[in-house]
Amino acid sequence: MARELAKVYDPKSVEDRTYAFWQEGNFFHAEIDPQKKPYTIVIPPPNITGQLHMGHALDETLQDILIRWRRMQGRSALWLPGTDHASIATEAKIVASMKEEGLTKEDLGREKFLERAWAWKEKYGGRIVEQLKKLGSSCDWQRERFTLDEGCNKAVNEVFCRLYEKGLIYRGERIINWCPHCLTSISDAEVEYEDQAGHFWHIRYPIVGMEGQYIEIATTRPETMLGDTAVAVNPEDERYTHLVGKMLLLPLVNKEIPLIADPYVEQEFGTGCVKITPAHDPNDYEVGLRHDLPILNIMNEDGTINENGGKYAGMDRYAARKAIVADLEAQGYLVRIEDYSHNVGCCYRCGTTVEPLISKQWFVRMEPLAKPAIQAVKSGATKFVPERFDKTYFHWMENIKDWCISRQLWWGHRIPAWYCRDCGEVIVAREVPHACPKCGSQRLEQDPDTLDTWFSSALWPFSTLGWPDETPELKYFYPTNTLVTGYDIIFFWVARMIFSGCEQMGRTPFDTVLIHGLVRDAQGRKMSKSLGNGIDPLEIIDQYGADTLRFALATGNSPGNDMRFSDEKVKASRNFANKIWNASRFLLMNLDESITEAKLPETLETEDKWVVSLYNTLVKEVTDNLERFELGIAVQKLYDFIWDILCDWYIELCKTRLAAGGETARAAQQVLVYVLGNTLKLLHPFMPFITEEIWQSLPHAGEGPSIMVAKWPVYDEALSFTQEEADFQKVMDLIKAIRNQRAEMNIPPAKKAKVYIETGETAVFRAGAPFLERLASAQSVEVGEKFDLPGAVQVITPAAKALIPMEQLIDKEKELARLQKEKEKCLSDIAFVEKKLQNEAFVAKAPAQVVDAERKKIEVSRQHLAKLEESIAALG
RNA sequence: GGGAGCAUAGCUCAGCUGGGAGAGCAUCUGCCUUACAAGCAGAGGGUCACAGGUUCGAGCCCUGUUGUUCCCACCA
Repeated sequence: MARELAKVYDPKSVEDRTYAFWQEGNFFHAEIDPQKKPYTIVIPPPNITGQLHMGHALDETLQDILIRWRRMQGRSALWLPGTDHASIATEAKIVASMKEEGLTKEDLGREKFLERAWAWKEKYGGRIVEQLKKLGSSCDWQRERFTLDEGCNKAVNEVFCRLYEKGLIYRGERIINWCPHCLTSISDAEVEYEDQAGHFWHIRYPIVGMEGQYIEIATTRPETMLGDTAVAVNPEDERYTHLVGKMLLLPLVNKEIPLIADPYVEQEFGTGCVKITPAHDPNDYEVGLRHDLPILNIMNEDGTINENGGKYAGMDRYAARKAIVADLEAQGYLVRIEDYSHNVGCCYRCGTTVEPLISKQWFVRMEPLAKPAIQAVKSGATKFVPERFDKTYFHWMENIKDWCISRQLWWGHRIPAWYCRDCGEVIVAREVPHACPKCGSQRLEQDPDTLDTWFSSALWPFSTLGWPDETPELKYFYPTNTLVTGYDIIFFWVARMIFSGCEQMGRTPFDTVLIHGLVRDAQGRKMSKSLGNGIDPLEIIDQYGADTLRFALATGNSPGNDMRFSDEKVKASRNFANKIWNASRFLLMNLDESITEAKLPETLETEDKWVVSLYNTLVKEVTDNLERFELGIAVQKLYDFIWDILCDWYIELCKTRLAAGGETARAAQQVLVYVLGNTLKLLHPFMPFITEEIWQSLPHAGEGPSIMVAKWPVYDEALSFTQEEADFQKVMDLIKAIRNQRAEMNIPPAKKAKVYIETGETAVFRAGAPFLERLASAQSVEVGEKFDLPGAVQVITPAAKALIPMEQLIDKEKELARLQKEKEKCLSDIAFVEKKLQNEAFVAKAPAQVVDAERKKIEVSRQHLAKLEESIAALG
């Protein structure tokens, strides 16, 4: 039964114990229960390389709030956890760790490398999972998955084969984005554009057979001229039409290339002449196809110039650029250099400038897949919250290009394709083939590449439930309900899950996508390692507790918007936790042991009706806002109710009754148990640990073993008392009466002291008489000296030097000016409302209550005015 | 070039379907009072970016302007 709470809430002693209690109770596990409605969230799987950062903390907090709430509502609420193998990121980490030993991937070989990778995963992959638990995440750990586990691999192979069989996956030579650092192709979505200051080099290409005549081109990447196979002008451009068809001499290379006409060239831009390098620019590639130009690759995979680059072969692309510019200048081909700022594509993983390259890769044909995925959102089967993100989604989906899915990496799902060494046949199969179906050869070789890590993430909502097998889980929990994620991965992940779900399952994978923003620092900057402004959520948990962190993240959070995270916010949250703790302590200190359940007394006093009514409204507000995914508003309502209504007013009112004893005291206790207990339930999804800890100490007979599985309160019409029954004004008068009593107790005024600090700032210590007497008698304060104050200890900082009394601080004139100003405001208010009431249209058309309210306001203002005038007279 | 967000108190932000603006922090005043000084009681502080429009009434709806942030596309 009820036990006393510790004097101070100590999250450290509570959290781990409580989490263990929940796990032992198996409360996180979602059963397949036909009697219950399922509610499913799949976690955005964090990378195994990752450490929990604020972005995760926000994401997980929002999901846990939703899942805990739905669970309490009686749904079979599954939050399915897991991690992502993160092919590029993980492979890069392992390569880096090998580098320290002087090893390369090739030294080790594929098999040994993968052994290492798995060992690494075993060692570090669980780290982030443990960190998730620290947050209080109520994931169903029995169903934890990994994107590279056996089941997911089966799903990946199945999808690959199905898409291939439908002609939606093909292999071909295309221009793709190549990262010379990661040494792999990457998809369009993985390229980030960045404005960089660069140059525009104007170069002359001599016209063959026209001595002394040139075509002037301009380029930002002069080294690519080694791969030029034409120069293009616009067919309408009268400056050049007569020259189209002539041959030009490519400087340095001394090769003849044609001058062609193509509408892609814009006359107004640059010189109106474009060098065409089909192997190293996507647009040039298109031009090359139209004009049947040769494709000359001049670059190696590591970004150095290859053998086609003549004397520049072997040089890094930037070294070659320098050398080429120098040579052009020396030979008189360089006309001028312009400063030019342009967008450069960079690898989203390592930031290296990507090179467009011609390469043979696997692609997913997107257009047929995009159509149903667009329809899924158009029809409302999947809704974005907030809605505006569907525009972003449509725009991307409607302009989507084929998805390059092969990666030249080892860590990942290996492409289930084999090549026959004898006849060249391509075999795509679910199982390892033994012989070539065409020629019977057994000399088969599997494609060395792996799949884009997002290929497996795209299947996450159903691969984790057992697909392609028809498991009971899949039947019961799919489609999932809510996906919670940041707007930064709508393209990478959300869009791909939607089209994968539509294609493979015939149903969109979730009905709602709740989008949240980024967590920024107090100045609004992105948290990043390089800036060093990241706040570690684990440190916050360690210092203040997970509830504080969760509350800070939920408060003020609105869907789709970025939020700032600051120390002040954390402190405000911590104070709130403390407030709840102390209110509960107060109740327990005054609680009759015979009260064992949270039940309202038979008869309610006016103030009881008042607080119960407001509590009842709170139930509705919190529930409604959760349903609308306005978690920030829901939590704000809870904060306001607990602090302002329950603590500041209702508990204050109870003090008199509790002192009086008897029936009225007992009734107050029952109301407090009922309202506090149920409010804790409403708060539980947001602050799970402290609510559990307190709830366990409160009477809660018949409500189950944990607040986690207690019933979510519902709005009760019977608790909605009328204005008269729960007279607000009367309650306020009661509070005032209590305060007036205190004023008559004649407490002596406290003294004030001002402490000067060396920096020139001043700090005023405000406290009751005992502390200040102590200070006043001291000539100076010892550095580090501690002053014991009831309930707290204050330390004089090293900077504090001397004290002066502050009696003379009250400024009569200042006060008078303030009163005058207030009086003026009051007068203008009265004038304003009077004018309004003279407006016939207003009186006639506005609702009667509004007009009445205006009349009352005038009365109140007049009373206030009278008081002000009194005060002014007294001072002056 | 296309799209979206934001602009409200000194700071950070709420403000749901239009009824004369709220919170936290900061500032000022008083205070150890049956939980909580990590607190209590109060106070000051806002032409709700600007200009029009709709309406009896606009922070909210419409049009335009300015500033700012982000996303997408990309002209070599």
